[in-house]
Amino acid sequence: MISAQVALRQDDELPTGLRPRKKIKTRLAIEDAALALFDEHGYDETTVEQIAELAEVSTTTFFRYFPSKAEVVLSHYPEQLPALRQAIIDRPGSESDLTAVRRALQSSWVEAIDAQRTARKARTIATSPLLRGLSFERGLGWADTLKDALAQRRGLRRPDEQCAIAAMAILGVLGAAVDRWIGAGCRGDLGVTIERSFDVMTSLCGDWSKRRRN
Amino acid sequence: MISAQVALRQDDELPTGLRPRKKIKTRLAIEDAALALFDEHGYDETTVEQIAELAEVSTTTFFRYFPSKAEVVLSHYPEQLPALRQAIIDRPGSESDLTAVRRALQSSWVEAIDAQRTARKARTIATSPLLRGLSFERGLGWADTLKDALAQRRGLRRPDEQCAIAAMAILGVLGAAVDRWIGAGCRGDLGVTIERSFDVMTSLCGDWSKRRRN
DNA sequence: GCCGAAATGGGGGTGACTACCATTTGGTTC
DNA sequence: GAACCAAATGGTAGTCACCCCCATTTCGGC
Repeated sequence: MISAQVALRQDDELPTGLRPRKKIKTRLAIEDAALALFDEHGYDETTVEQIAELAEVSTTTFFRYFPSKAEVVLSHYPEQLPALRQAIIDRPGSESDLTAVRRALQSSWVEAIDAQRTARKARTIATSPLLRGLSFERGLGWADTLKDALAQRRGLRRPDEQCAIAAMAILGVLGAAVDRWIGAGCRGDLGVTIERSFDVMTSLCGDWSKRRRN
Repeated sequence: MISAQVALRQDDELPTGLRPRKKIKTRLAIEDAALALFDEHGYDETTVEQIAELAEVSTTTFFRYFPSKAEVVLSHYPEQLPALRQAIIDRPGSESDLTAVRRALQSSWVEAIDAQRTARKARTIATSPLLRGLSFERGLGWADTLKDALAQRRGLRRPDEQCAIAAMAILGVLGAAVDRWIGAGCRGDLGVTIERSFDVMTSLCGDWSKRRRN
């Protein structure tokens, strides 16, 4: 089990000024330096000082760009949650929760993934319990979003128990898919893996929905 | 969303010697001191030094009992995972995964919970992203156990994709239940809340199992 | 070229956690 | 009860993540 953390591509429109461009360059320099060192020596064994040195900045500056060492691995600047949320709400009410989330994911999220960077980060995350934990904690934000989106789709004012459970279960399915993809070295199409995962869940539901006596 | 961390009762058969009894007392003193301070001042604002002082030990000793400050909140000495695992495997093959886990939980786990302590810890965990993350990470250990148990129940040598997805989904359902219980102040019977959660999931499955066109 | 704002670096400080060593204390053996 | 061993404890010093403040450089508009 790894985590559901994923890095997005940043098709940055180069800003006009010199200064903001330099900032982006610095940020990337720090991130690259850090990921390289994490890969080579491990996360815990790498100090911020080493990262800063390799990136040719001071440790002070490092912390100006990233609030913590962990954040280098966990942060993915563009926040895509709002878009996903809207995509879910926009799915027709005739679809089940499972289907709606599935389609919303396909349309608004999967295509934006930077497999390269995700793979490097995933490798690092997998080595540290702390990172695994924080990464997963970030996923909990998704649970809330999911829950709210499902509620809104159903026209509820506030999410009820069913929405909460559905959200957690779906997140589990999604997490399993991403874990699988990451476990396979981020090769192949994540979209396909997710589709498969949802398929499996759908068939499992056929089984689970039967109430049995014993 | 909080987490699925739960504290077990420790009906310790008092050991014979003076030393081991003293150790248990010390450990509890540290834990009580820590939880009290966390409640009063918050987790981040409480230093190990303060905890140690209140518990009347040195910080050195503190770290001899708990590998980290976080562990005071997260550790629950008796490891009940193996028992749960066996209980799942022992459920008759005629039951669905969902039912099997549900029954296994009821029979082997729920009754052992110390609601008092769980509530205090849960309150603390909820306030800190770090703790939430670590707590959730701990839950991932459950996912693995669950996955393996499901696989074994089906007579598989190694867990397949379906087991992994089922495990994550079920864990989600369980997590939602525990969250709900904790959210309600750990009042009432956790067993009942879990039952309800599984009921909801069962009915959701009826919906999700229909493949729809759009 | 000038000036305000942003970006950087350095120093000093706190807190979690570790390694090492010296001291005390509970349990055992005679 | 004295001697002895092992476990438990406390203290010191050190590392590292991270924060706060201040001085300096650098960029961009004028």
